[in-house]
Amino acid sequence: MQEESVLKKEDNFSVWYNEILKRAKILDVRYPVKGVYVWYPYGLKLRNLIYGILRTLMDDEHEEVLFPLLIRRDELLKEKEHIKGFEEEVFWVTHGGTTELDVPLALRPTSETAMYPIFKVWIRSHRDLPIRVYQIVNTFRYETKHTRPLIRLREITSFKEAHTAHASREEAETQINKAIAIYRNFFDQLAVPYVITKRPDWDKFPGAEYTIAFDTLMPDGRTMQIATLHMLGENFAHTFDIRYEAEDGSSRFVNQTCYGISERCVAAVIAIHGDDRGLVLPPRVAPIQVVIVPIIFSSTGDTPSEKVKEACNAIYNELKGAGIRVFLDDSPDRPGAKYYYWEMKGVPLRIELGPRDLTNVSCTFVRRDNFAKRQVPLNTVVQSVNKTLDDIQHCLHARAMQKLKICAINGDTEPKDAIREGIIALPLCDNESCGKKLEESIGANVLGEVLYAAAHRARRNACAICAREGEDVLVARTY
RNA sequence: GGGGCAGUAGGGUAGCCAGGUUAUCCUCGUGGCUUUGGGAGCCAUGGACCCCAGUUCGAAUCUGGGCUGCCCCA
Repeated sequence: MQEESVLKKEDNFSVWYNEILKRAKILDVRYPVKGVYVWYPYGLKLRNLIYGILRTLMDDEHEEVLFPLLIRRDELLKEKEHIKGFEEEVFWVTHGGTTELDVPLALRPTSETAMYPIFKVWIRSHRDLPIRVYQIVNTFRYETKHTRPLIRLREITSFKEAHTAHASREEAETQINKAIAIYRNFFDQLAVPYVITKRPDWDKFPGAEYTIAFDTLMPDGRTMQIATLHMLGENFAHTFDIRYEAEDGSSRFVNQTCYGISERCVAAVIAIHGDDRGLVLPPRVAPIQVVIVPIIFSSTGDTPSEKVKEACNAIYNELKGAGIRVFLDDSPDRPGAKYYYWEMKGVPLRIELGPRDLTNVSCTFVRRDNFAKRQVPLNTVVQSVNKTLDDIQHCLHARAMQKLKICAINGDTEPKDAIREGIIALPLCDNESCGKKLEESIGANVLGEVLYAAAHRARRNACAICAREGEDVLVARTY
């Protein structure tokens, strides 16, 4: 039914990652265009469950919109800082059939320049504010570096981008904080640990006043950016002339924010929880939360096979009725083959039921996270499943949190060594040249000043480069 | 950004250096019979040399280009 060998995640994470995407049928990488991939049904179900959580969180205070994929060249080029950051990465549509277009059209690398000209017409008075919208769309970037499924793509298929406009700067700041809370809630539900930092000035979003980012730690010791939030201030409002009439009749520019999450969140779930046997999915997002494997003997004298099937069907219907995503695997394969298969797929809980269980009026639970086995009476299956799934969700989160450690550098540790293990913290002043020097000397990137990092308290101390006063920043090798 | 390696059935591979009959093995698909508490067995059967040029009597194999993928380092 499947390949024989286990995969060593620790030995070579890159190879493990590619193999898992293939074997667990998340993404098909055989599409013959560089940097774009095909979602398999199972992968898409996982994606949709993850984005369902995000959608629910966003819908509280945002409204969903849908803007076009194509952006006029002149509008894309309007914001000078913005386009400088993207111009080498834009895909252009230059022809309609054989006719060259008068105005070339860009495939959106992100949607500021698609949305903001329309914001200008939508917003007239303070009563039109705030605007809080989001969309989940594909975006295109001509990546020249090594592309990677879900992580570095030429077509990002699942970019959730939110854009807000406010009457005051304070309100925009408040919105950033609300968005941080939403994202924290989101990643907590995925059991994905993270640090939050304010990116250094030289690494902020092009056109933004400042950028705040979420990073998670991948198994190879590198960090991956999984969410960003940008304070745009009035920068884009000036470029696109987005003004409103205030209560006192004056005309003022809006203050804007935008923040986004891509399918890297799916990559994080896969990379962080998976093991040598395959995916390990948090119950909250597992397309199949429980798989039932009947153990059938056709030759047993008493032929209890019908009874086994009946019992399995009964459990199946009960669980389904309770809203649990359950699958009954009554295929003709042998039980062992099914175990390996569903473990690869990351199903959090397996229920085995055979003649031996039937005589005890029970079934056997096997957890995907720790392989613990136990007998459960048939009349308590639903509540036991709910309780076990909750427990698995929490255990996965706790286990992942433990792996995200931050090494606070003091006199005893050499940054160059510590950086190989993961994230380090050390004091740095806010001088750009110091930051660049530090990055070069240890071969890593400054993530930024610490806004949140579990179990780490930011210190004030002498800058690691120039010895002027500085504050802890997080540093890591990045994706 | 720099360097290396690779592309042969759905997946993984041998063959390539040294060109030559029907392209190896495992897995897989299909039909059948017997099976089922950790990857079942037997029988029958199906399926491949990335693309474009070049060299040659003859190319999976040699040469050039393209496309795609992977690994390592910065």
